[in-house]
Amino acid sequence: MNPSKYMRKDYNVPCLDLAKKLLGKILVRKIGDTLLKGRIVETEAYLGNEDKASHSYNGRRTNACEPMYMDPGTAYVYMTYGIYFCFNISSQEPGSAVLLRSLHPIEGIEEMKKFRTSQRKGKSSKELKITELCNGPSKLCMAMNIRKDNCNKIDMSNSEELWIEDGMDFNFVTVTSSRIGISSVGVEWASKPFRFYIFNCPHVSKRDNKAEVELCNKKIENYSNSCDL
DNA sequence: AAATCGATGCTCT
DNA sequence: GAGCATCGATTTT
Repeated sequence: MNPSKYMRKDYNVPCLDLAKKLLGKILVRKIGDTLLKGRIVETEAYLGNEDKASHSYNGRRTNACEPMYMDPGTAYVYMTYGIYFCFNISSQEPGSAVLLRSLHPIEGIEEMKKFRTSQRKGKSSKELKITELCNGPSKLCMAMNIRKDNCNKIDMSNSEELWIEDGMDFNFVTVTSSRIGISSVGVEWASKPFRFYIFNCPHVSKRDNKAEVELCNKKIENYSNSCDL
Protein backbone atom coordinates (compact mmCIF):
# COMPACT_ATOMS: atom_id res chain seq x y z
CA MET A 1 0.00 0.00 0.00
CA ASN A 2 1.36 3.36 -0.93
CA PRO A 3 1.61 5.52 2.21
CA SER A 4 1.32 8.76 0.24
CA LYS A 5 -2.08 7.94 -1.22
CA TYR A 6 -4.73 10.54 -0.37
CA MET A 7 -7.13 9.35 2.33
CA ARG A 8 -10.64 10.45 3.21
CA LYS A 9 -9.37 13.10 5.61
CA ASP A 10 -7.30 14.67 2.83
CA TYR A 11 -10.41 15.14 0.69
CA ASN A 12 -12.63 16.15 3.60
CA VAL A 13 -11.76 19.85 3.42
CA PRO A 14 -13.65 22.86 2.01
CA CYS A 15 -13.88 22.88 -1.77
CA LEU A 16 -11.70 25.96 -2.30
CA ASP A 17 -9.03 24.50 -0.02
CA LEU A 18 -9.01 21.20 -1.89
CA ALA A 19 -8.79 22.98 -5.25
CA LYS A 20 -5.66 24.84 -4.12
CA LYS A 21 -4.17 21.88 -2.27
CA LEU A 22 -4.41 19.55 -5.27
CA LEU A 23 -2.04 21.71 -7.31
CA GLY A 24 1.30 19.94 -7.58
CA LYS A 25 -0.13 16.57 -6.51
CA ILE A 26 -0.04 13.48 -8.71
CA LEU A 27 -3.13 11.94 -10.27
CA VAL A 28 -2.56 8.21 -10.75
CA ARG A 29 -4.56 5.93 -13.03
CA LYS A 30 -3.96 2.20 -13.14
CA ILE A 31 -5.21 0.27 -16.14
CA GLY A 32 -4.23 -3.38 -15.94
CA ASP A 33 -0.47 -3.32 -15.50
CA THR A 34 0.10 0.18 -16.82
CA LEU A 35 0.40 3.24 -14.64
CA LEU A 36 -0.47 6.69 -15.90
CA LYS A 37 0.64 9.64 -13.81
CA GLY A 38 0.24 13.38 -14.19
CA ARG A 39 0.93 16.34 -11.95
CA ILE A 40 -2.16 18.46 -11.36
CA VAL A 41 -1.42 21.99 -12.62
CA GLU A 42 -4.89 23.54 -13.00
CA THR A 43 -8.13 23.18 -10.99
CA GLU A 44 -11.47 24.88 -10.47
CA ALA A 45 -13.77 24.87 -7.44
CA TYR A 46 -17.51 24.33 -7.87
CA LEU A 47 -19.37 25.01 -4.65
CA GLY A 48 -22.81 23.65 -3.91
CA ASN A 49 -26.07 25.55 -3.40
CA GLU A 50 -25.11 29.21 -3.80
CA ASP A 51 -22.74 28.70 -6.75
CA LYS A 52 -24.68 29.49 -9.89
CA ALA A 53 -22.07 27.79 -12.06
CA SER A 54 -22.31 24.50 -10.20
CA HIS A 55 -24.38 21.56 -11.36
CA SER A 56 -25.61 21.42 -7.76
CA TYR A 57 -26.77 25.05 -7.74
CA ASN A 58 -29.79 25.66 -5.54
CA GLY A 59 -29.65 22.12 -4.21
CA ARG A 60 -30.19 20.64 -7.65
CA ARG A 61 -29.70 16.93 -7.32
CA THR A 62 -30.07 14.79 -10.42
CA ASN A 63 -28.88 11.30 -11.16
CA ALA A 64 -25.92 12.68 -13.13
CA CYS A 65 -24.60 15.01 -10.40
CA GLU A 66 -25.24 12.64 -7.51
CA PRO A 67 -21.48 12.06 -6.90
CA MET A 68 -21.18 15.72 -5.84
CA TYR A 69 -23.20 14.74 -2.78
CA MET A 70 -21.25 11.58 -2.01
CA ASP A 71 -18.34 11.20 0.42
CA PRO A 72 -15.39 13.57 -0.08
CA GLY A 73 -13.00 11.97 -2.55
CA THR A 74 -15.66 10.53 -4.83
CA ALA A 75 -14.97 10.80 -8.57
CA TYR A 76 -17.62 12.80 -10.44
CA VAL A 77 -17.41 12.21 -14.19
CA TYR A 78 -19.98 13.87 -16.41
CA MET A 79 -20.51 14.15 -20.13
CA THR A 80 -20.57 17.53 -21.82
CA TYR A 81 -21.32 18.61 -25.38
CA GLY A 82 -22.50 15.06 -25.90
CA ILE A 83 -19.01 13.82 -26.69
CA TYR A 84 -16.58 14.91 -23.98
CA PHE A 85 -16.07 14.06 -20.32
CA CYS A 86 -14.96 16.17 -17.37
CA PHE A 87 -13.49 14.77 -14.18
CA ASN A 88 -14.14 16.19 -10.71
CA ILE A 89 -13.46 15.12 -7.12
CA SER A 90 -16.09 15.76 -4.45
CA SER A 91 -15.10 17.77 -1.41
CA GLN A 92 -16.41 18.57 2.07
CA GLU A 93 -19.55 20.65 1.48
CA PRO A 94 -22.44 18.56 0.13
CA GLY A 95 -22.78 19.28 -3.60
CA SER A 96 -19.23 20.62 -4.03
CA ALA A 97 -16.44 19.31 -6.24
CA VAL A 98 -13.09 20.26 -7.73
CA LEU A 99 -12.73 20.11 -11.52
CA LEU A 100 -9.33 18.95 -12.74
CA ARG A 101 -8.51 21.01 -15.82
CA SER A 102 -4.91 20.18 -16.69
CA LEU A 103 -2.08 17.79 -15.95
CA HIS A 104 1.64 17.73 -16.58
CA PRO A 105 2.19 14.17 -17.91
CA ILE A 106 4.75 12.31 -15.77
CA GLU A 107 4.50 8.60 -16.50
CA GLY A 108 2.90 6.47 -19.21
CA ILE A 109 3.22 9.22 -21.77
CA GLU A 110 3.19 6.86 -24.76
CA GLU A 111 -0.02 5.25 -23.50
CA MET A 112 -1.58 8.65 -22.94
CA LYS A 113 -0.65 9.65 -26.46
CA LYS A 114 -2.34 6.52 -27.81
CA PHE A 115 -5.52 7.17 -25.84
CA ARG A 116 -5.59 10.77 -27.07
CA THR A 117 -4.83 10.00 -30.68
CA SER A 118 -7.36 7.19 -30.94
CA GLN A 119 -10.17 9.45 -29.70
CA ARG A 120 -9.22 12.54 -31.65
CA LYS A 121 -12.01 14.24 -33.52
CA GLY A 122 -9.81 16.42 -35.68
CA LYS A 123 -8.65 15.11 -39.04
CA SER A 124 -5.09 16.27 -38.53
CA SER A 125 -2.73 13.38 -37.95
CA LYS A 126 0.29 15.33 -36.80
CA GLU A 127 1.98 14.10 -33.64
CA LEU A 128 0.68 15.49 -30.37
CA LYS A 129 3.17 17.42 -28.28
CA ILE A 130 3.45 16.55 -24.59
CA THR A 131 1.95 19.89 -23.68
CA GLU A 132 -1.11 19.02 -25.79
CA LEU A 133 -1.89 15.72 -24.07
CA CYS A 134 -3.62 16.93 -20.90
CA ASN A 135 -4.05 20.71 -21.25
CA GLY A 136 -7.82 20.78 -20.87
CA PRO A 137 -10.49 19.04 -18.77
CA SER A 138 -11.68 16.70 -21.51
CA LYS A 139 -8.22 16.13 -22.94
CA LEU A 140 -6.99 14.82 -19.61
CA CYS A 141 -9.96 12.47 -19.46
CA MET A 142 -9.06 11.08 -22.87
CA ALA A 143 -5.37 10.74 -21.97
CA MET A 144 -6.08 8.99 -18.64
CA ASN A 145 -8.91 6.88 -20.11
CA ILE A 146 -11.41 8.37 -17.67
CA ARG A 147 -15.03 7.95 -18.76
CA LYS A 148 -18.33 7.95 -16.98
CA ASP A 149 -18.80 4.21 -17.41
CA ASN A 150 -15.45 3.26 -15.91
CA CYS A 151 -14.64 5.94 -13.32
CA ASN A 152 -17.78 7.73 -12.13
CA LYS A 153 -18.45 7.35 -8.40
CA ILE A 154 -15.09 5.74 -7.64
CA ASP A 155 -14.08 6.27 -4.02
CA MET A 156 -10.59 7.62 -4.64
CA SER A 157 -9.55 7.12 -1.01
CA ASN A 158 -10.01 3.39 -1.49
CA SER A 159 -9.35 2.58 -5.14
CA GLU A 160 -6.71 0.62 -7.02
CA GLU A 161 -7.50 2.30 -10.34
CA LEU A 162 -7.70 6.02 -9.57
CA TRP A 163 -6.11 8.01 -6.75
CA ILE A 164 -4.00 11.01 -5.71
CA GLU A 165 -0.42 10.88 -4.43
CA ASP A 166 1.90 13.47 -2.95
CA GLY A 167 4.49 14.36 -5.53
CA MET A 168 8.08 15.40 -5.13
CA ASP A 169 8.18 18.75 -3.37
CA PHE A 170 8.77 21.59 -5.73
CA ASN A 171 8.20 25.30 -5.55
CA PHE A 172 5.63 27.05 -7.66
CA VAL A 173 3.51 30.15 -7.66
CA THR A 174 -0.26 29.70 -7.62
CA VAL A 175 -2.27 31.97 -9.88
CA THR A 176 -5.91 32.66 -9.05
CA SER A 177 -8.35 33.61 -11.80
CA SER A 178 -11.97 33.33 -12.86
CA ARG A 179 -13.37 30.02 -14.07
CA ILE A 180 -13.56 29.10 -17.74
CA GLY A 181 -16.58 28.35 -19.90
CA ILE A 182 -19.34 29.49 -17.56
CA SER A 183 -20.12 33.00 -18.81
CA SER A 184 -23.84 32.28 -19.14
CA VAL A 185 -24.36 32.19 -15.36
CA GLY A 186 -23.87 35.95 -15.08
CA VAL A 187 -20.91 38.11 -14.11
CA GLU A 188 -21.22 37.76 -10.35
CA TRP A 189 -20.51 34.05 -10.23
CA ALA A 190 -18.61 33.81 -13.49
CA SER A 191 -16.04 36.23 -12.12
CA LYS A 192 -15.40 34.53 -8.79
CA PRO A 193 -11.70 33.72 -8.26
CA PHE A 194 -12.25 29.97 -8.17
CA ARG A 195 -9.70 28.83 -10.75
CA PHE A 196 -6.16 27.95 -9.66
CA TYR A 197 -3.14 27.06 -11.72
CA ILE A 198 0.63 26.87 -11.60
CA PHE A 199 2.24 30.01 -12.90
CA ASN A 200 4.12 29.79 -16.18
CA CYS A 201 3.32 26.10 -16.63
CA PRO A 202 3.07 25.13 -20.32
CA HIS A 203 0.59 22.32 -19.59
CA VAL A 204 -2.17 24.66 -18.43
CA SER A 205 -5.22 24.93 -20.72
CA LYS A 206 -5.15 28.70 -21.01
CA ARG A 207 -1.86 30.51 -20.64
CA ASP A 208 -1.29 33.50 -18.45
CA ASN A 209 -2.38 36.86 -19.76
CA LYS A 210 -0.12 39.86 -19.46
CA ALA A 211 -1.69 41.20 -16.27
CA GLU A 212 -1.26 37.87 -14.51
CA VAL A 213 2.30 37.54 -15.73
CA GLU A 214 3.25 40.95 -14.37
CA LEU A 215 1.61 40.21 -11.05
CA CYS A 216 3.30 36.85 -10.76
CA ASN A 217 6.70 38.04 -11.85
CA LYS A 218 6.73 40.09 -8.67
CA LYS A 219 5.72 37.14 -6.51
CA ILE A 220 8.08 34.76 -8.23
CA GLU A 221 11.36 36.48 -7.46
CA ASN A 222 12.25 33.95 -4.76
CA TYR A 223 11.64 30.98 -6.99
CA SER A 224 13.78 29.94 -9.89
CA ASN A 225 11.76 27.61 -12.06
CA SER A 226 8.10 26.93 -11.42
CA CYS A 227 7.44 24.14 -13.84
CA ASP A 228 10.00 22.50 -16.11
CA LEU A 229 8.74 21.48 -19.51
C1' DA B 1 -1.74 35.62 -30.23
C1' DA B 2 -6.47 36.14 -30.06
C1' DA B 3 -11.00 35.74 -31.61
C1' DT B 4 -14.54 33.13 -33.89
C1' DC B 5 -17.15 29.12 -34.98
C1' DG B 6 -19.00 24.42 -36.18
C1' DA B 7 -19.29 19.69 -34.61
C1' DT B 8 -21.89 16.66 -31.71
C1' DG B 9 -25.25 14.11 -28.83
C1' DC B 10 -26.38 13.55 -23.87
C1' DT B 11 -29.19 15.48 -19.96
C1' DC B 12 -32.82 17.95 -18.13
C1' DT B 13 -37.27 20.64 -18.45
C1' DG C 1 -36.28 21.63 -27.53
C1' DA C 2 -32.64 24.13 -25.19
C1' DG C 3 -28.39 24.23 -23.23
C1' DC C 4 -23.90 22.66 -22.50
C1' DA C 5 -17.59 23.32 -16.62
C1' DT C 6 -14.98 21.51 -24.85
C1' DC C 7 -12.03 20.78 -28.77
C1' DG C 8 -9.75 21.86 -32.84
C1' DA C 9 -9.68 24.26 -37.09
C1' DT C 10 -10.04 28.61 -39.34
C1' DT C 11 -9.84 33.41 -39.61
C1' DT C 12 -8.33 37.78 -38.07
C1' DT C 13 -5.03 41.14 -35.76
